[in-house]
This record gives sequence, structure tokens and C-alpha cells, in this order.
Amino acid sequence: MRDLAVCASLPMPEIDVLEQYASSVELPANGELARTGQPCRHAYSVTSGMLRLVRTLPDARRQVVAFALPGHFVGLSESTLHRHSIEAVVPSRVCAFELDGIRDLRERFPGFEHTLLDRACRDLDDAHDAMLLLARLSPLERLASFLLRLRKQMKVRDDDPRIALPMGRGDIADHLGLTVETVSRSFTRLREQGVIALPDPQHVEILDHDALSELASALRY
Amino acid sequence: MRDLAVCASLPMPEIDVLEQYASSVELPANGELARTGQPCRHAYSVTSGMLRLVRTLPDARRQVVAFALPGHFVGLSESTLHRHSIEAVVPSRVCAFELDGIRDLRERFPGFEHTLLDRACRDLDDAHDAMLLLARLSPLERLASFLLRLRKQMKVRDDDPRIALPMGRGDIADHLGLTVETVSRSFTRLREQGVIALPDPQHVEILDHDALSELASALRY
DNA sequence: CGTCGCCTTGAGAGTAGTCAAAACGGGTGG
DNA sequence: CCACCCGTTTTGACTACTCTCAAGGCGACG
Repeated sequence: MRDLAVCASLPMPEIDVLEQYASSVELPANGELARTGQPCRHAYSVTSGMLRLVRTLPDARRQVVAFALPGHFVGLSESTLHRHSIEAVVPSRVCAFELDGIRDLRERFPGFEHTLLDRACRDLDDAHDAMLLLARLSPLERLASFLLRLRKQMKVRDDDPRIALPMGRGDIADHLGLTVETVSRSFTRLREQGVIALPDPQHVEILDHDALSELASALRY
Repeated sequence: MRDLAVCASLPMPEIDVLEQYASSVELPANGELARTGQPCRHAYSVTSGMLRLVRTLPDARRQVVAFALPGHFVGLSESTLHRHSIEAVVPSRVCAFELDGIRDLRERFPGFEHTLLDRACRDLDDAHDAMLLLARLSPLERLASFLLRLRKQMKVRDDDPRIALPMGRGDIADHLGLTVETVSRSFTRLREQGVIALPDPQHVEILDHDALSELASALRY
């Protein structure tokens, strides 16, 4: 509990308070943590695994608004209803906080609010990056940007060229505003150009980091 | 000063404190308030007019991340460098706050932080809406969504069918991830279908609100 | 060994982009 | 008052790219 990133700003006694409102949740792959339209009851901190935030249109068009890795905090919103579903990409563990508790702590402990605001600002910057990506980048550039961002978020050693892709091609497509086919073709093209290797569909190995960065020029991570 | 939306949560004495850090800035049309890459020194509250937040790629591809109307608060970021330019769409007046002052007040007055967090959450929700729009909507749907959102933000009377478009077609295109030509053609198509009227390029009149809402189905404002 | 789901590859169609030119409007100077 | 110029918007013809539809490969699991 005290290892959670959101708690970094809290002194011990406050962590105990927060703990009263917290519960650990185990999710299988594709398990649903929240559904669009439901009232917001909890906010979540990812402990292990990976979540996806998904907005779906009536006609099944889908947008994966973000992937949440361990350390990420999700679920705060101005709205009282969930604006997107929250689902597990792979078996995951999250820490669920009752919003009442969050509110309570926000009021009683300014440093906590401060931490949340910082994170919100970062998420906002990320969302703006994503907007540029979706609006103006080619499929190849989108994929390159995505790979580099994922690599950075995974916090792998700088000299490790391997990236694990826990999510399927469909999730990547719906995150990058493309179709599965185009994502697949883009992977293939990067491989053919010698920029990456694909030992298997869930693993990428960066062969030419400069070329990849060049493609992702728009969004430097 | 005390009319500014960000001050709503502040009691009188605090407003006086904030005022010490504040200065009013007048901007001509297309005037620059901040430039990408510059260190962040101020945050801004829009008093009158309209701002645009712009990210530009080296090869001149542009993305208007957001338009800011009176009441909007812009400039908070995790980063110490501006991630986008801030420019006036039309002659505008803004209230500039030194970030030091903001930081100061954030620490000393929790309610202020709370207000900022709420606004950040709303901005984040908006950005997520924009992502879905950019990733999955057709040009016509994008334009319909844009018009309805703008109308809502302008806070016009519900029965007033007129919408003013202070920004040019280029800005709209770069906001919706399209080209000027496609934006123009989309306007024309909406007009031909009797959904809107275009008394002049800067003014839209909604003739068939239901049809427009239907097109914007994805994003209800 | 066969089935199922996911990923990849292929061929064709449709949509938005590109390039080019014409309309429109506002402002300036004759 | 009119002529001209410039920037913006609109329209048109064509191209190219991504999506769609369809089939084939591959691995996991029973």
C-alpha cells in the first residue's frame, strides 16, 4: 500500500486513513473495472498488469483513450458518470479507492491534492500528444511514436531494445485510430525496413533506434 | 479580477494575494502569448476574445489542441517548457498569473488547488472526447460535434440558433484533423442538406438541430 | 490432429488529400 | 466612387492512401 505512487506525498498517518477506503481488486484478462455510463464510485491505482480506458460508440467504433500501467492513477473525472470503460488488458491487480475517501483526503491534506493535480496535468499533456498523433501522423509515425512511448512507460533499461506488447493488435489499432490491418501492415513495414524485429507478435525489438525516433519525430519521449 | 472564474473558490483576502501576481494582457488577433519550447512563466485566464493552443511539427503540420474562451484557464503543465504555442484568435484580453504566485497560493489555499484540479479533470475529459473525434469520426461528424461544442461553450441562449465562428477555416481544419478544403466541403454539405445556413463564412445558423445532434451522436454536448 | 482466435497478407473500393483555379470580401489608393 | 490587390473561402479534377472485404498463416488448446 505505501508503495503506491499516489501515496508518495502522504505521511504515514494519512496513508492509514486512505487505506481504510482502499481495497485490492484482482482482474482477469479483459475483466471490467468500470463501464461507460455507470456512476463513478472509485478511483484506481494500478499495481500490476495493464488497464485500458475505452470509449465505444453505439455503432461499435472504439477508441482506447489510454493504457494504464503500474503506478498510473485513473478514475478522476469532473463527471459523476464514467466516460469510458476501464478494462484489464492482461490479468491485473489494482487498488480501488472510494471516491468519498479521496474527497476526504483531498480536503484534509493539501499535498495529496497537489499530487493529483500534477498527475492530471501530465495526463492532459499526454492526451494532447495523442491528439496530434491522431490528427496528423501517418500510420507508420503513429506506430513508431506508440512503441517509443510504451518503452518509456515500461521503464526498461535504456540499453534494452525489447518491448513487450501485452495488448492485441485490435487494442493498438483502436488506440492509434487505425484498423487492425493497417497496424499489422505497419509492423511489417518497420520490420522490412530493418527498424524493428518481431520475434513474435507480442514482442518488438528495436534494431534502429535512430530511424524509429526519426519516424516519431513529432512526439519525442 | 474578482470576476475571474478561477477566483470563485478564493475568499477575498486570497484574491488580493493573487492579484499581486497578476497582470492584464491585451493581445491583437494572432498575437502570441507563449511559444512552444519556451519556459513556462505564467498561467492565463481568458477575459475576453478567444485563444488557441497550437502544436506544430517541424514540417508545419499543425494541431489546434484547444480553443480557450472567456473563463478558461490555461497554462498549467507538468512540464517546465511550453508544449504548445498560445495565440489569440481574435483581439483578446487575458489575465496573466506568475506561476510562482500560483504555486504559492496552491500551497497556502487548498480550495484553490481543488478548483484547479476540477478544471484539469474537465480539460482531460474534453481531450479524451477530442481523441475519439479525431480517431473515429467522419469529417461531417467532426464538424457537427465541433459546432455543437462551440455553441455550448459560447453559452448562448438555448433558442438562439446562431453560432459565431471567430476562427478561420484553417484553424478549424487543424483542430479537427482535416484540410481546409475538406472543412469547407463539409460546411457546404451541411448547408445543402438543410442542416445549417451560412449567412457568411463566420456565422452558422442551425436549421435542423436534431439532424446535427444525430451527426454528432458520438459526442453529446 | 482439428478447431479457434489472432495476426498477416492480398485485392479492390471509397474517401479525404493534393493541386489548381475561381469566387468572394475587405481594404487601399487612384 | 471605382479599380485593384490580397487573403480567405469555395469549388473542381485527380491522386493516393487507408479501409473494407476476403482469404491464408500461425500458434494455443482441447
